[in-house]
Amino acid sequence: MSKPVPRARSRLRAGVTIKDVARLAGVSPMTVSRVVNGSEYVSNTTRAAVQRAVRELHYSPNLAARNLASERGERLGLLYGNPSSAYLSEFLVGALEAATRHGVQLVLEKCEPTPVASRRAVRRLLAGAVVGALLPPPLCESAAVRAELGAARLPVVTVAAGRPPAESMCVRIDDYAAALEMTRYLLSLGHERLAFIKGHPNQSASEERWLGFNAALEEAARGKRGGQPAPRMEQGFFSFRSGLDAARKLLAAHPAPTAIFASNDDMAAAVIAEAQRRGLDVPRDLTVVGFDDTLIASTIWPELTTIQQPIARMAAEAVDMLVAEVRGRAAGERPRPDARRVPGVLPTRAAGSQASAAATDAQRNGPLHRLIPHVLITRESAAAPKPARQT
Amino acid sequence: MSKPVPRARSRLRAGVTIKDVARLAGVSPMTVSRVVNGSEYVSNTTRAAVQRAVRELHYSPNLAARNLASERGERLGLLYGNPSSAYLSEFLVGALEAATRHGVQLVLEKCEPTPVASRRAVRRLLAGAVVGALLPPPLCESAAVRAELGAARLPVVTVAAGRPPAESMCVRIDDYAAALEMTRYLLSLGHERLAFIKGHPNQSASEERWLGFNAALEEAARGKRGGQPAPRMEQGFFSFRSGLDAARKLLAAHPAPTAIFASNDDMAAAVIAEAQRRGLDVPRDLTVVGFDDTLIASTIWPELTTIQQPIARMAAEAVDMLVAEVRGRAAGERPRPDARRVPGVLPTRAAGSQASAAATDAQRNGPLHRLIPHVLITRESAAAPKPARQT
DNA sequence: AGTCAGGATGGTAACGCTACCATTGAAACG
DNA sequence: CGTTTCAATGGTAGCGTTACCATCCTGACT
Repeated sequence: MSKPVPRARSRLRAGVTIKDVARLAGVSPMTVSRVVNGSEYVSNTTRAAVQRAVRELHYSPNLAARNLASERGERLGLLYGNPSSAYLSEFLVGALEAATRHGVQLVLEKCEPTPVASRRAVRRLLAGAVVGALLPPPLCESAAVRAELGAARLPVVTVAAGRPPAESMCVRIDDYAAALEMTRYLLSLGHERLAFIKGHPNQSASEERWLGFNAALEEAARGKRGGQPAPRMEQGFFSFRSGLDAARKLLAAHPAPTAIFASNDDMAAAVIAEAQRRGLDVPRDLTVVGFDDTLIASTIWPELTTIQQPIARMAAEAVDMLVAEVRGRAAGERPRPDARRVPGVLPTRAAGSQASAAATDAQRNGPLHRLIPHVLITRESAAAPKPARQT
Repeated sequence: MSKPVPRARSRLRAGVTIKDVARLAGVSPMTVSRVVNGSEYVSNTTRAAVQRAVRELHYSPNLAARNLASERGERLGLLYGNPSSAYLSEFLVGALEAATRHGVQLVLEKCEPTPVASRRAVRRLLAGAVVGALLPPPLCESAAVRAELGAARLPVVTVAAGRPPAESMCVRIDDYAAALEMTRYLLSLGHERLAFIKGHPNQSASEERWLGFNAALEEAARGKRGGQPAPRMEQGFFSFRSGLDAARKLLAAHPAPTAIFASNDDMAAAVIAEAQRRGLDVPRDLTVVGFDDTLIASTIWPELTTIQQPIARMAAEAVDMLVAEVRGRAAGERPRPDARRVPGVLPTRAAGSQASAAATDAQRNGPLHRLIPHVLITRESAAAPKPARQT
């Protein structure tokens, strides 16, 4: 029980710290911290001196120390199911960018959409001390996963669900509007026999796309007073194989459709493969359009016109929302203020680069047309700094 | 210059800390730390008590604090170029798993293989305080990128280069051996007119695969004393489009080949597409095999036999190596001891699951055969704890 | 019995940074 | 000219953990 004798310490010092910078710049560490973190209460001369010292010493702040002191560095979980790998990679790129920007860690967890698997996955996430979760498709539709996350009281951001649950945070494009526009485009090309391949029935985005497609047809029928024949439709499951089956049925019909709208690119690719096997020339004999979660498909099958989702951006946006929510909760904001939807528009690309990209593609691949659908962001209303009673 | 008066502090406390656990378990925080970190110097009874307390309080260690105290939490850079997205997503999954395991952050940086772009990318990484870099294909072949990283003295792990530079750390499969085995397999099916589509000439793996292909043919020719005709070869560039061009030329020949070995899956997919357009049935009329950086291709074109790289595992292994190197350097080991290659074998899947997976595939898709190539791990020899003069 | 090895545990001091005041000086105000 | 205001800066105390000893035992070995 006697006290140990204090000894001289000798932990090795490695990098340059904020103190070194402070000494060189002739200011206190606090001031350096303020400069580095962009506080406004620093005079211009001081700021310049500090910045010079930072450059000279190649100082860069220690992430761990910063996180510890400022109580950041949370972990976010990303539950992924079995999406197309192109989707996942883009998603990861965007999510990681945002995570790095916020100084947050990303923990991946694979999860099948069964109750048992989702319970295990959520448990693993909790064991990994994550404080929030991202839910890209197809998991965002899984009731089991959502229930499990809800029970753990983890805040969740849903990405790319066709019809996100009410009172939830989510980032998505407007599947309905996008399909509507795409179909209008097909009609504008003069097609009269359109066919549609539906997506997986468990994903609400499938239905939205189907509704958008139909809406465009009805619109056209109203204009032309009733000439348009009813469209053919086949059920698909977002897989190449299911697209192949659907394409076989559709192309065997008499008369065959002149344009096929597949609910995603994998199935669109299958349609092209089947068409070519039957000796049809795409796009001369048959126009095929897809709905894209990916970029790769448009590279591989050059003739494919497809709706593009800015997946990386959506993922980054989702991380931003989740971080804001988590930190808001930590700061004592009301756990779940009356959530409401705030639809917004995210500019996906500058119009210029968009145009030039399209031009390049068109020149390489013939007729190509890209639709840039709106992105809807649903987020909780920002809570007031102090929960005033009124409002 | 007078001293500020010390005041009572009141930072809010959020989570449960190691002290809470220590109090509940009736031990010191140090002992809890030892239990949590798996130290051996803890009695079983104490360990059990601590573990019970951990569970009871749902304690999980604060990453930032741990990193700060143990001087971990480094950032690793991942420079990615323009690989197939399927490749990237698998790579990211593996790399993130390992990064999480080591408590390390992963920073992504996109980089074109030009000198200007690579300089900028490396500079951004350095600004982000990364202490090491991962180099997946195709960037691992870029002299500009390597030079830039070398100049910054960043340790680098190369992944999946066909012929990694000497004295470097790298994780790769044996492209030569894999191509050799695959070609042997084609020959064993009785094929006599084989064709090959080369990969991008800038990637050394392309040449390795081509050499392996040829080696198998020579082997067969020796056995049969000279009957085998010279194989047809077309240059490709790993893209679907280049595979299409190559396939057109190969299939127009008389007599046409009965088997085509494409250097990657994208090109193999193109071969299948072209074959179908010509009315050939795959695999009845033509056997197509690929060499795979991806998993998706084998899902999409069911008939495709392909060599599978365990990309996620390779990425995780690369992160492990990089972390070991970085920490070794920090611990004062000699910066670059005589690096040497240590070829090793990484079991890709349990033999059982492999067999059953193959069986399932075969049953679904007809003839299918997967080759599991060896994975070579090149790593620096572990330096002695203290740099003794001799050896 | 005395000594010694080493297993088991605890105390203390960082790790590098930022939150939270305190303090200063100068401008703005009455 | 005294007072107030507020921009600018600094001091101190942690944030939660682990490294580095020191210390206490227990049992083995002289």
